[in-house]
Amino acid sequence: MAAKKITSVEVAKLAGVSQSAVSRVFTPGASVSKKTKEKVHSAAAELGYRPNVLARSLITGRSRIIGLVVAYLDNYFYPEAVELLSNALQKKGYHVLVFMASKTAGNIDHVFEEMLDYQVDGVIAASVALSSDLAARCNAAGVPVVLFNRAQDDERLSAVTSDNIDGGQKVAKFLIAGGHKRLGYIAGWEGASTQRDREVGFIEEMKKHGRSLFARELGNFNTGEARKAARKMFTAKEIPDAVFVANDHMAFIAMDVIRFELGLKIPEQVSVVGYDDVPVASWSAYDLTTVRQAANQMVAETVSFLLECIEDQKTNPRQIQIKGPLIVRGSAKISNK
Amino acid sequence: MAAKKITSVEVAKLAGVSQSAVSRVFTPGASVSKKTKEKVHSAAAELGYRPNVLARSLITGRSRIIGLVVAYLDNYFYPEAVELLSNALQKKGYHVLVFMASKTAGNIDHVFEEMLDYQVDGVIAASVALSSDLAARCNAAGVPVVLFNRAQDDERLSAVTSDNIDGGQKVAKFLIAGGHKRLGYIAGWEGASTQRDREVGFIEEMKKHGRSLFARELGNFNTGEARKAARKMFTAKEIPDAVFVANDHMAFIAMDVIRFELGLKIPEQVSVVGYDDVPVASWSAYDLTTVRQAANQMVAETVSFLLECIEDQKTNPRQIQIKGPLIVRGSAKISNK
DNA sequence: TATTTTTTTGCATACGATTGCAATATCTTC
DNA sequence: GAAGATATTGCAATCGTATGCAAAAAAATA
Repeated sequence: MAAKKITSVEVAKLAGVSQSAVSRVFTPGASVSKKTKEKVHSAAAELGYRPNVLARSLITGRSRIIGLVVAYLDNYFYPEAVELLSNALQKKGYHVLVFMASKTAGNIDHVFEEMLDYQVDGVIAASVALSSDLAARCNAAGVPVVLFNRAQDDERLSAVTSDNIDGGQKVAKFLIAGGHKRLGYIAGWEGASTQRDREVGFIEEMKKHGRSLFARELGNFNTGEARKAARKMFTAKEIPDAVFVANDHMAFIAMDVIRFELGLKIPEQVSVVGYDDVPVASWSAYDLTTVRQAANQMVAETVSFLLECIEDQKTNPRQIQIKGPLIVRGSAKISNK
Repeated sequence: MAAKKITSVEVAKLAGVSQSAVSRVFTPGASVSKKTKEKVHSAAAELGYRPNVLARSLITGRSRIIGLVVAYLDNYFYPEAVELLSNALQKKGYHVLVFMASKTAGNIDHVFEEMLDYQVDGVIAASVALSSDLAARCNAAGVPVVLFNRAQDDERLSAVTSDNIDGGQKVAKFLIAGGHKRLGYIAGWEGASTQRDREVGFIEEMKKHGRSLFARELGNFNTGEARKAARKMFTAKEIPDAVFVANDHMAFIAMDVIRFELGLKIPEQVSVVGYDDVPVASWSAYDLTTVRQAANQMVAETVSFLLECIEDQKTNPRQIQIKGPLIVRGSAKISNK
């Protein structure tokens, strides 16, 4: 039962060639004659041999493993992203080693240590903040890091995000055009660039139209707090006639509170707009107007940039922003007629 | 910039001991004196040394990597499971290498080859069917496999699932007690044990009460087909007054069709029951009555059993089933009053 | 203190591959 | 067919760590 491991040595013996020959057959672009290639291939097939990726990585210095740090998967934008990322990398011969950076699992530093222990070729950090010390450490180790759906002020950190300012502006423009008078905002976690930029865009655009925020609450990208925020905002003496919620996940919670707890009509009495366009947003029960984050495009950029960094260590950091359209659905009034 | 790698040799030199000593300091349970332990630790800290997991795995034969095969993440039961799995394994010093077995990414066999290339210590296959050939191959390689949320008829395959028959029975009992007369079922993909067992339990229990299925459609665990199935079932001459849908994801779709396309009232005209109890089920807009799959418990069992197999290769395969409660919410009538 | 027992330590090898180098084989070309 | 150019091949070192073994050091016993 204790299956004998098949190594290149066994294959070499069976094929009647040297071990190096075997290695070369499995190394793209190495110099081998057609004849030995055939001998080795058939010997390998007979024994069921496949090169040991780990042993290979020890000497090449490349593990073909990408570390993916994720804080949580309950915002449904992330599962989608993880699936796309994993697929895209798989297609390029890389694989994703998952590291959860949840509250329970210790701090980020520790998670990064572990990743480096595995000799990852690169890191994708989704919704996670990096201390500059940590960034330096990765840099020193020659491991490129790309932030996904989060940017930081540090110019030396690469990041792929949607154009959150643009998105916020689009929402403001849309709500104002729809004739809404009292615009509210339910904010995400204030430490997140996504939150900040969405709000900045929203407010800036309002200002251009001579408007200012009517109400603001903090939802922290978190179910419980979002619920409280919505309750507070919509049980006040005067309530907004439209609310922009910093992501879809919180927007769904807000809609539940508005409709089912408070009995208000959406969009007749309150328009709701979210951000992300996760699949649930298109489901009829919510039918949420929202800014689309083009996950596939964000992933494509992330992967191609990260691989570029891995190939060429001298690649300069880059901040990539991807514009997304406002997807208009039933949760928001279009005209004030 | 091309950061020099710190190896145990450097640390040994600085600490004034042999390389083996360094190794032993980082090997739990090895024989080292307090004194050298201290010297090595401080030298390691000074240089920022951490053992190379890959090099270690080459010699120990254990990579501390668990391969996770997932077909899709759009059923929100899986992201939850992935998060829990990853956290649980992380706590045990293992990490999850993700392999998507999507339609696009080639066939399962290929995915398994890749996993074995990475010398994974074990495999968790979520919602994926294994050919017996493949199972044999893993077995031969000494890599234990646990199916997650899928069982197969092969006794030699270990699997952790919820008790789907029991769940199906609970639903039937509940709907019948609620006074429903015409019970419909929207099935999942027929190749899946989850689908089959849920239906078996449902029908068996109905039979006990002298009932039989009023309508059945095939949703295939898939958004588009589920939508068609619901349309067909609820535009017939006579429609069911209750429908059990094989998972929550399809149940949401069905509810959307029933309420928003067809204008029927839930639960007054139609009761809907799902299976999984994903987070969205508790959201007011759906408020779905459903059978809970205790993801955390399923994960705990999966992890502890898999690790047991890894520690002791002689562990016998086991099929673990976990009962879950019916969570009663507003999508189904309780009494017929 | 001498002797035995137990702990620590370093040496050297192994894990399974890649790769530079020199040697050999094959192919051109005249 | 000989000489030169080119393509293949095997040898041996290497990647970073673990570990069996024998030697050295420390602890325990008499």
